[in-house]
Amino acid sequence: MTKKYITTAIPYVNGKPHIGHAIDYCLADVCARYYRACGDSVKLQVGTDEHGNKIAQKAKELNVPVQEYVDENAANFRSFIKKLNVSYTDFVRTTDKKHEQRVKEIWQKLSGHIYKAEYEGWYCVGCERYITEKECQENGGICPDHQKPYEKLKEENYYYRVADFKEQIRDAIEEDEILILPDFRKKEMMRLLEETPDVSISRPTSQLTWGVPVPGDESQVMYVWMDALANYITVLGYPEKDISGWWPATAQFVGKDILRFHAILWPALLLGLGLPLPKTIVSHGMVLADGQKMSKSIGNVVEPLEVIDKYGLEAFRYYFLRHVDTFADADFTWDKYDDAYNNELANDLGNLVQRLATLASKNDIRINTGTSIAIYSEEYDDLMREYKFSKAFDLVWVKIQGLNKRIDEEKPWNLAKEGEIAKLYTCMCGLIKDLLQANHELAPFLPETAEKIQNVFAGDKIQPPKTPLFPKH
RNA sequence: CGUGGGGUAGAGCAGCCUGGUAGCUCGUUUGGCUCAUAACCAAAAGGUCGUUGGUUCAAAUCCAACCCCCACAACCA
Repeated sequence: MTKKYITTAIPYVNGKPHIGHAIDYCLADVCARYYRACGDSVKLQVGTDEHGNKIAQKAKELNVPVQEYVDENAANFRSFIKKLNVSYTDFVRTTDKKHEQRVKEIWQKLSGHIYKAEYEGWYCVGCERYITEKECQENGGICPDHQKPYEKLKEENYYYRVADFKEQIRDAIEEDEILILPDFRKKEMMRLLEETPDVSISRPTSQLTWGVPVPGDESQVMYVWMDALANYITVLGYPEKDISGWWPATAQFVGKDILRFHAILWPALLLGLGLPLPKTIVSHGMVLADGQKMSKSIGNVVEPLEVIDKYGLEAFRYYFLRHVDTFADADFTWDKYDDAYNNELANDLGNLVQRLATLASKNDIRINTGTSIAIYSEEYDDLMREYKFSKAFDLVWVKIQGLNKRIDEEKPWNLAKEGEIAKLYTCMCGLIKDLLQANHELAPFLPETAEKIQNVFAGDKIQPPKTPLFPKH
């Protein structure tokens, strides 16, 4: 039995869960379920990122204490994750006292690579943030949101000297010691590594207070990445516990927009701590709404809960795990979602279960379920281990569609009419066993459906489900 | 000259690395079947593979230039 540690990106809880979070969770969950089915012991981390100005501001607007605000949002995310049927084992919050304590210790361990420096740049009082030189020029030195001129401000920050580890990280990525998927993202990271500016990891308390204080300097608070990235190991109990049983992570799932922090800064932090590097970082794409990026200003945001409500969770997982390519961006439209549900879940799979179960029931066919052990096809295993989940899912579907074709070719109803009992039995058992085989491969993606199918055919007497698996709408 | 991805039938995509009669799913049309959720199976129609030029007996596939779309560019997956 091998141990596998799988992680998800922890969302910033200043808003509602969206489709992107769901993708991250679902991919990690498929991975976890797959490895568990292979007999591995799996830890799956999820969590929430709860510090920072935006959250503090939001709480202020709502006139509630910050802690109360983040408690509520963290709970919100937790119930979302549960709704997605994500088989997580650990939930970490960056406001956990233990996490905060551990991050401080981590900071101290890294002190040899941390230095203090002055930052100078254009600052907008209204936005309460620094903007780039380029943005300043484009706006003619005046903030378009606040109609105020930018001010030149200076502040002191702590920086992490990423450059100390540049060579090591480059080699690790190059040699796939950290396997970055997909390959074109690896290339992108290699390019990006050529310029590795040191990363600002703190803010003065004059600007930010809702965060973990920097040990030994009350005037500074840790900035997002140090705090957030550390969650992957603080949740395991680092530094006071020996985490070598679980760390390095088998796979870390992240959105492509935060890949750079996971592929460069995060390894730099780990190397600074003398910890091994994660084995794989899987960067998934974004979900577009009708070809456009979802955004609040365009108003085309698709609410995941709304999608789940339409046909249930299994349909949601189906669409986003199969029709959204694991690595590339993909599109969501309600029309496509309806088509996928009706043509594929209802017609292909639901109907297949219905017709096979009815045939078995009418002819009193039973099957010895002991013969249906979860053995994955080599092709499926390969795809799953390369994290090509949507491709693996396609493969499962080819099997399901193939079964519909075989039923038509073998015509078991004719065998029944002609009284060919032995042939009928062989035929039906073959079909059912192959369905259960495909069902095992389906299980990491659609766990509830797979269980239902197993129950339909595994009982003493095979009966079609009282209500179809995926009723048509 | 920021970085990366993409432009192939009405739609969504595969093929490109390792050149050799252009493939899949949905949709459309027609036929078949009846175990099944009017589901299933089969067949047909539909493409000058972004543009131009080059290499080659042969290019969607290799090379060059150009056009167009998208994402990322120190915190909104």
